[in-house]
Amino acid sequence: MVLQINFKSGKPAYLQVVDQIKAAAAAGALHTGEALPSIRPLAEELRLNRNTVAKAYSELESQGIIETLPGKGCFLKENNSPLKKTARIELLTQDIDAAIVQAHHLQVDDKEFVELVQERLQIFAGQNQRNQKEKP
Amino acid sequence: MVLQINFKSGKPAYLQVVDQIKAAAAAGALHTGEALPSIRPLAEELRLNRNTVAKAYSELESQGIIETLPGKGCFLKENNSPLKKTARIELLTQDIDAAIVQAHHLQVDDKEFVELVQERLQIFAGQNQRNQKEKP
DNA sequence: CTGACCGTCCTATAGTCATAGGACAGTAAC
DNA sequence: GTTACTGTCCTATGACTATAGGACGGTCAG
Repeated sequence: MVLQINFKSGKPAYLQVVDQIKAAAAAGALHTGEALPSIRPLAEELRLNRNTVAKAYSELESQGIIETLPGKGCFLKENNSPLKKTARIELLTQDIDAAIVQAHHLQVDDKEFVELVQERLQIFAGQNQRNQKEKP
Repeated sequence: MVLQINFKSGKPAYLQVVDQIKAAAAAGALHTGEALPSIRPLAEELRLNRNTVAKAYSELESQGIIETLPGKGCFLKENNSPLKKTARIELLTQDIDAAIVQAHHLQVDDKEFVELVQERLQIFAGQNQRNQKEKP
């Protein structure tokens, strides 16, 4: 897994780490039970303070994405959210609505929008397939 | 248009105003050229400082969504982003990808995801239709 | 002109956020 | 035991954010 921090973007470094790890997990580049890079080496590689990386990891843990065993390391958890189905759908709906509103202001019509969604889903699926082959 | 601020959510008030106005515009509750509530009355109604509302409006203006004529008021601009098509698609792709990653972690599969997208699009379209009738 | 409205600028302050280093506790191999 | 790694807690600091009120210039009706 290769992470990269963009210091010029206004976005906080720890959130960039969170997003990239979430995306890597969703794309199958990380597998359940697999160990994540440990905090200090990763911090050094990314030129961040260890606390910045630690904050990212603790955010991921509070989202139920990773599990951290003090003294041992951090590991990708099995993908199962503790929330009820309705709550999960509600959360997801917020994201989808945000994208729909954005599409409207960017003058992307519904048809084009759905096509773009399907295109992106396929790209993710393709990444997943490739990643599964690499580490079965 | 009815705005509502949730003071308990960590989200800054001015961003809540921005999002709600963007959503209202996308849902057709606001029409091109229509005047937005003026800053002071709106601030009083929402129990915000006028600068907080002004900040929201200036953010909307920088996003090209409204136009502000000093001394006259703020008006909803015609919906046309100054960005090139490729840049707009790129922006939108970021939002869509975020939703897709979110869906993965919330264990919503592709089929269900697309269905939810289409459901939300229909809801927006329905709102638009109703709003068009009210003010043709 | 006056008065009442519009948005804007300047400045100030409290709070939060992102980042940072020092010290500490758990784990495992030796 | 020691050593070397893991994550964690505490505290500090600089920057930025959100919010606030005072004063100002433009617009328009009378």
